[in-house]
Amino acid sequence: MGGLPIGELARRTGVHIETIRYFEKVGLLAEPDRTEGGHRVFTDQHVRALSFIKRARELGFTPGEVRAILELGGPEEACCDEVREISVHHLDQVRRKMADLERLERLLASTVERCSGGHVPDCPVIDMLDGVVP
Amino acid sequence: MGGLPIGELARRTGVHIETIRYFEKVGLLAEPDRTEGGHRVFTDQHVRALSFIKRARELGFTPGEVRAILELGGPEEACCDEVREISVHHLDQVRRKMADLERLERLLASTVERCSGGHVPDCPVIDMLDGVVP
DNA sequence: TGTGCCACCTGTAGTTGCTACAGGATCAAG
DNA sequence: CTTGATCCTGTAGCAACTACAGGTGGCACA
Repeated sequence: MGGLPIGELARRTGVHIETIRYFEKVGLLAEPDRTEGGHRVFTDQHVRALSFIKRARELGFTPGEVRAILELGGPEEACCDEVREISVHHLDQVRRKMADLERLERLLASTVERCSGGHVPDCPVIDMLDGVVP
Repeated sequence: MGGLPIGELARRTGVHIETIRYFEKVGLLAEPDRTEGGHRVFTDQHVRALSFIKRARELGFTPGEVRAILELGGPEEACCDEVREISVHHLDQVRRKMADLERLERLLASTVERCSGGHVPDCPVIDMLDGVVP
């Protein structure tokens, strides 16, 4: 109800105090009011916004993307259209990364499987890393 | 045949000059001989080692993992056993990351699909980011 | 032998996204 | 009014490079 100090915000959202201040500094989180003595006083809005930021980051959205969404007015009033576009773009990159990893996985898996595990001079894993194989 | 200057090594391996020096500094690449004037003189061994490092990095091995392999004696004489272990561990992490991305992909895809793209107040994408949905 | 110029040298600072102090002020409880 | 937890700013550190700045070295060509 009343304002929260930064430690409480940190506890509620699971975001480090320093990270909160960092988010504020780089413009991801709105500057809160201060007490006479200069301590930050956060509101429930901040809790919500910070949770949003955290979640978006966990989902792999870059800080830039998060900022873009927040600049549309934040979760409260963002234009669905543009948020959608950002998400689609993000999804695209996720799929690309998945494809990369899949290729890598196949290579690694098949190579490791071929490896006898002994002290032989020609190890398939080494060969792979060495570029002899693929 | 004779030694290569750093620029030539960079050209052959596709690794930036600064990065080569960085690799040397952090102990990934062996220190080369120098000319009277202090210029680095690289050998074919270096070309091979650097290519190896580059490739391993491209395959997602961390610098630490690369160093671990190189400390086993490099591609020349590494013990297959331990290299295999590192690779298996790496493969494990790749699979974990893939699983993460897959979950994310499903969530993003289904959410974006549900999104009408208009200016509606309750956008599924926003909801997802907001944590309302999952 | 000179001279021009590119390549090379070291060292420092920037990048991104935080995290971790140091040294000091403030708040709230007793 | 004192104590101790919390908060403040500012700076420095991390990884893993990248990018200068300012100063030499090497070597072809005249």
